[in-house]
Amino acid sequence: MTEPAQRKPNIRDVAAHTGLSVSTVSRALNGYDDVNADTRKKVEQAAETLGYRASFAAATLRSNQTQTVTFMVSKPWTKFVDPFFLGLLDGVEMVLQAQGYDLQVVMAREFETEIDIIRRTVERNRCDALLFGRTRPEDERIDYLQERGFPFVTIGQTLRNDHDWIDRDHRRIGQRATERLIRLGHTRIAYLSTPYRYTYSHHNRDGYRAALAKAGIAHDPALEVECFLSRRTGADAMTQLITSGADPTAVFCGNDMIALSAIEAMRSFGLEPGRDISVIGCDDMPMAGAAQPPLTTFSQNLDALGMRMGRMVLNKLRGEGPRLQELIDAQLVLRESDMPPPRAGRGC
Amino acid sequence: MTEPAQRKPNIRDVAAHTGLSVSTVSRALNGYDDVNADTRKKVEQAAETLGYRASFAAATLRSNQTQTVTFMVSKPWTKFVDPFFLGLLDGVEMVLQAQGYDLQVVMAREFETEIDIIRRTVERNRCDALLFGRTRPEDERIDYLQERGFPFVTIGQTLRNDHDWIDRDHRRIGQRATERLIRLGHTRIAYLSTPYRYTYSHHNRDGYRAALAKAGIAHDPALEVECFLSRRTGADAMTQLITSGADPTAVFCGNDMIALSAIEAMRSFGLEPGRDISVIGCDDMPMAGAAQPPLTTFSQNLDALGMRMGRMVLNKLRGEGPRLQELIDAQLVLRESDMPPPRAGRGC
DNA sequence: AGGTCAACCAAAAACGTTTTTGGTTTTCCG
DNA sequence: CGGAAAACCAAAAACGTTTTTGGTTGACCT
Repeated sequence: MTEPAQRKPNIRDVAAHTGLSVSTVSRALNGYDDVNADTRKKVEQAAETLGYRASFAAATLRSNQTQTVTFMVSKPWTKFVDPFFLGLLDGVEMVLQAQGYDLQVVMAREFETEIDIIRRTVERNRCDALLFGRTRPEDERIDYLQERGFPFVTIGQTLRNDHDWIDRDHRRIGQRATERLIRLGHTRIAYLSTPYRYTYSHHNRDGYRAALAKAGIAHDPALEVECFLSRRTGADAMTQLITSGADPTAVFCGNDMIALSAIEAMRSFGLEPGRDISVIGCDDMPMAGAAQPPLTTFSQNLDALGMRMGRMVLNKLRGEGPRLQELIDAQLVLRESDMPPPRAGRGC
Repeated sequence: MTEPAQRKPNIRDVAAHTGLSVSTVSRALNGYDDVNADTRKKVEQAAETLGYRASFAAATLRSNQTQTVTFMVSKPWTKFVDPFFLGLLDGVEMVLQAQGYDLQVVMAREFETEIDIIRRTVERNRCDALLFGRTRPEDERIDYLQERGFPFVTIGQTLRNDHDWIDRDHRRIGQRATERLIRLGHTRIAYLSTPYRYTYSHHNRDGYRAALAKAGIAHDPALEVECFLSRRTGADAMTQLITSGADPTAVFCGNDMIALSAIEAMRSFGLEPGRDISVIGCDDMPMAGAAQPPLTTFSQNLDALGMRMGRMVLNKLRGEGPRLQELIDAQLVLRESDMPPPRAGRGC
């Protein structure tokens, strides 16, 4: 039962099998145009019957190309299942694979290791381009990649902003949410922000403040609370808001997780979310529509967003195109968590 | 401003920089024991200052090892954000990276391409082992991998079952859910199953039937409905159950998504989930606890599960250990969606 | 018929490691 | 002091591609 080696076939085997040279086989397989159509077909046939597949390592070593782009997800995402990111991946993958690129995902478990992972990935040449989100105003990942001239596209902006990115128009989101609440008659509108270490939190806030200013409503710092990425964070912030006497009648939350968590806190104080305090979220996670009350929030066509991102990175890969920066508008989906403020002081 | 090449340093550079030979540098960096401690330190120092990092492609080509394991996720997962899978990844990654292995994730967008992706990944030698879930009773992926002798661990079993797997004890889950409903006084208990193309759906059902049999309750085929992985599927199944007159007072759902969707359908018929029809789900997704009513369901320590899976694959990687198969028990988390059946015919 | 060009292909170099082979030095023991 | 073993290291082969270089053939034009 000593098997006859069962060696994996290499390019020499298919060369021998076809009677052609190794170089011709390579060119035939890689779609070069200086190879006879019949020859090419013969080669493909042989590769098929032999079960030949080019070694990724060898091809990469020689050509210095991996035909792979890497999407790095950060710990908060992996921990709290952000549908935003998974939907995106789907779209990106669709576009990339149509052009023969592989998409692979790696995870940065700790905040501090994000840069290390990028370093390793880039320096060991494991992909041709990088994708990642959760950008910060000053982002060492971007500094590093730009210095090395390594292709990348981010989801989200930075302070320098001299790179390729795609982003939701968070300023507009913050503004629209706030404007809607104002139109409903609210004046004590709180903002439960996502962590300020991320750029988009600032954009949300800018929009929030701009809407207040435009309506002539004085800005009350006590109504702005920063949340973090724990499960309870929205509840904590809401509790602080309620017990401190900031007395909001409405709250715009940087994401649905915060909103849902805040809603729990309201209930624990005997307040009815929607009726006593209006809530608007952001992201439209699957659970948003099923929540009680169904959450008014901002939705996004994630497939489309991902596909745009995929096209951007492909563009980057085909040599230095112009800088691409896309701001994507979100869609406000109205449900039942926002309404005019309660008439009297909230007797309840 | 013609930069001086800025070539990426290779192993020869660090050899030159240290005055050692290339082979010694390699052995020093790879932790061989026949190299002087001082020499090793000198080499590491040099590598650090030069910014040297071994080329992944070259190392793989020569050693035939990637130090990478690939987790393949299938489309349903990518589409409906299954927290089960993300939690798992976290644990797996933790264990692997401690041993110097990288974890990478690839996505199979279409059901039919799963096997193609595996083929390509294996034949191009892009990883040392594979991880995937959603096993089917007859699973061509497993046939293929076993034939090639390629290391892998699955989440879920198959009919042959002669491979390494880790699995939740779905038979027990089905049985416990049903037994609980029986104890509460239900006799018309429905089972909304996950797709039967997956092995675990059968296990759930077996447990469900076993509990019925043990309690002497006749099995009514009209109470078993198969669901699929669309957003509405639980609602459709529930609708069918209600309108067909199967008349269940309780329902065990293969996962929380189905349960939540079924709950929506109950409401649309004027039935109050929990009170009129008890519901038990499975998975304990984040939204399960926030649902109305909060969903009774089965939970799992995903980190632990992932870590066990990681250890299994590491074991596999260190040569042919014994076959490892682990059945993990779930935890029933009681909330408010299950209670005794309504007294009279459901007047409502 | 001579020359040019295109089409096609072969040979060999190169990519950057790891591993094998074997050689030199040092240590240790009798 | 002789010899064996251990420790350390250098040289070179090998991994499987892609790319470069250059050569041969045949068609086509003048």
